[in-house]
Amino acid sequence: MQLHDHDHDLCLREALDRIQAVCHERGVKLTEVRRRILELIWTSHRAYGAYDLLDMLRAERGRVDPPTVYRALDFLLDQGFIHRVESLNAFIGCPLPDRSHSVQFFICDGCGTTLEAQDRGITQALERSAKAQGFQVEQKIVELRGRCAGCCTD
Amino acid sequence: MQLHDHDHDLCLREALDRIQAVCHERGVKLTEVRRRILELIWTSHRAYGAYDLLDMLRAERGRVDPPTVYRALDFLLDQGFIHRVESLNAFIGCPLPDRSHSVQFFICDGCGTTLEAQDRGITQALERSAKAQGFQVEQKIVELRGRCAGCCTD
DNA sequence: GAGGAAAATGTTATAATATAACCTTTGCGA
DNA sequence: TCGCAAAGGTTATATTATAACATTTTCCTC
Ligand SMILES: [Zn+2]
Ligand SMILES: [Zn+2]
Ligand SMILES: [Zn+2]
Ligand SMILES: [Zn+2]
Repeated sequence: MQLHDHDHDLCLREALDRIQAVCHERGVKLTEVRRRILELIWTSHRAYGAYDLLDMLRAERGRVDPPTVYRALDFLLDQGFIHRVESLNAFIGCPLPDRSHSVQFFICDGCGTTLEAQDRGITQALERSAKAQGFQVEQKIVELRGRCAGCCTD
Repeated sequence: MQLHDHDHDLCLREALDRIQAVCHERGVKLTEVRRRILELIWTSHRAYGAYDLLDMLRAERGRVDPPTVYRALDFLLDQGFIHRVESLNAFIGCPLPDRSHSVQFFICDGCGTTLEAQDRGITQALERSAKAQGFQVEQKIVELRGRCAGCCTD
């Protein structure tokens, strides 16, 4: 995926449509707040902090308190529609909202772009290592910080 | 390394001796506060939050404020004597205090034990993936959450 | 050994991130 | 339409981290 030059409006619309469909399948509700926060998260391919989202929401609807945002984030995380980026304390939309897959984030400290990858080689290496020591993995956090291709050449 | 049954006093003493030596080589100072916080971090093979350490320090010396702890942590991180565990907002001693190596953490959500590994296979898989997309890696964060061998059989 | 710069530490205040607890409203099936 | 469960509103507070400035200590130079 080429994030530095793509039709992001389409990108966003496709993501929302997929998620809308998944919600219907699962019988869960993408309420107004949840949907709006999801859209805000999809503003770009950067990760947004809860308070960034809170500010954006306040800009459109006046008073909003933290629990409103955190509750929506909890829902979106539970459903696998977004991921939490641990090293940024921030949240990002998931392009493949099938629940709980093993992903890796490539986080550009230049432009903030955070790319989600699903590299089978990495996943296998992690699983091999865990197995070797009898560790039962529940969650794999892989976040590579650095500079994306676009920012290296700048 | 077998963390569930080892001579931890020895473990701690060896770590401190190594670090003492490295400080001398580098011409940096392991001052009283820094040394004590390092010892407190090495209390076990769990990761401790800054405020955990603050409380421990207060228990021994009365009033201590957050910057005291954070400054010592910054020094210890800079020197590579400890690592920050992103998904826990916590800190853990590094058994191999050579500056900046690629490590992985296996974090047991049962007992809290956090094992530092240096698996060449994982590191290579990460580097291969980054190279494939022209991403220049500065920092590799790998934290596997789950249950350690000891806690699986419990 | 006195002067002075740099490093370290002390102190105060506040920023940034996240959750607990309780109450009200909404949606929806019995 | 009653009543429950889910969602959202509101208030308060917990947790993690840093900014800014004052003081002390270290240690080099003369
Ligand atoms: Zn896009
Ligand atoms: Zn970039
Ligand atoms: Zn030990
Ligand atoms: Zn365990």
